[in-house]
Amino acid sequence: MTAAGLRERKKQRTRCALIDSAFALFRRKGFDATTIDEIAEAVDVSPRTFFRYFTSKEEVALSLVDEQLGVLMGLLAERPADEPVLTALHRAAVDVVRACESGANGFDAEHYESMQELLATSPALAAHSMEVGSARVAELSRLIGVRMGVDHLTDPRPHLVASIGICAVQTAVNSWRGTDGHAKSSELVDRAFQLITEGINYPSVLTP
Amino acid sequence: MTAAGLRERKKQRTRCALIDSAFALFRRKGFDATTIDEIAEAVDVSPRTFFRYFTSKEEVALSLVDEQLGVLMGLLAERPADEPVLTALHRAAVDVVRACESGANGFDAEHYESMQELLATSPALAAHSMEVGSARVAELSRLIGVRMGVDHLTDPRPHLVASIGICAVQTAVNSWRGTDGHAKSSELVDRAFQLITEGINYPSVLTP
DNA sequence: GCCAAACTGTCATTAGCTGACAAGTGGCGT
DNA sequence: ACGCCACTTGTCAGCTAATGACAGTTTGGC
Repeated sequence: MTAAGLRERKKQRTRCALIDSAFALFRRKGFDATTIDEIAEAVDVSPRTFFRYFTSKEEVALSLVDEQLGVLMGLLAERPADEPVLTALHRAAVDVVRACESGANGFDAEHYESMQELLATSPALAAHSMEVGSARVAELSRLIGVRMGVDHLTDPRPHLVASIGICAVQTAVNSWRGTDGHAKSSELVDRAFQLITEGINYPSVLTP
Repeated sequence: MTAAGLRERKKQRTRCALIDSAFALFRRKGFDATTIDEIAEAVDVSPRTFFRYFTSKEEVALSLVDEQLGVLMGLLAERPADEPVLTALHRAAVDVVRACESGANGFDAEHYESMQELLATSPALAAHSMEVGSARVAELSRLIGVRMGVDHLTDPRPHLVASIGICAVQTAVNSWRGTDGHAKSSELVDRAFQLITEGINYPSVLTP
């Protein structure tokens, strides 16, 4: 792609290096036990520089989540307009997770796996992932609002659909934890969405 | 109720005092701008003591959320067993919020109002409220699993229902922010649950 | 080659948080 | 009343996260 500028490339390299060494350390020692100093030292930059790339330790770990949500919204926008909202969201979400698993779309499968583990073990991190999520939910509900043909600021439904979608993913992550990590998360996400859709079409699935 | 022990009462008093002064300061200066030292000083205890009552600054602010979830589960358990799960959750949630608004059940209406504001203004705090939430969701889905007659560990549906319920509340909080604070939150919660239930019975509400 | 902009390192500082130890206070048996 | 034990608290010391200020270096454009 773009080669523009040595400076720019160098920046990208340090950024990637920081992410890489951060994930390596998180994986080895856990999130809390890893310090910024260690991450910085592994890349041979000052701790101060770390904060010029990421605003917090959480942000490195969750850079992937943010990326995922970005891609998700891109895929959602490309879905045929006549598709029901939930179906579109369903397909887009599954596609993103599949991309992560296979390492497509510039995703790193190893990082994704590490992140699954991190989110399962560190509740503090999971909390921050919600923060990243809610920052994007506004954007997501705008998109959904457009698709539903209603204003996402006055009508609560787009927000509801958006957060229900996120619920599905959360539930999938939760089930994943229950399987001790040996289950394809894309299938779990698929299943969670199926349950919601079925629940909506056949209330008996969720209401009894 | 219990008067048991001077020591115990003293502890309760400092705990309450800490919460009170924390909320007062948060309201006046905002969450981030308030320091632990200030909170402690206002109650005339050492900052170290603060951390013997709360593990973090967020925990004071969210002690109310935790309490709410506790009460919610109590109310849910008291609901007639033949009521559909979502309906039971719906009613219990609305009851809790109403109790907060009116100051019943030992809730403090002013604190509740302050918290609404805090959650709306500080995304960091909202994120941590998710952490408190997810810590309780496990408990909540166990309860729901019992009610649905399935095992909450192998069947993903209880977790799904629980998190959908929380989505409703979140959506309500979100709408509340849109009304500049002059709307009864219990009504918004009621409306959000209605939408979900209607969506389930009449899919066209949520799927188009 | 030179200048301005961008990037980085060093230093200092604040806040959140934790462990260790000593001192004070309440509970309770004698 | 007395004293012992357990619990609570304050002090101190220290670590990590995070931010601002300043100075030095590198890069890109001219």
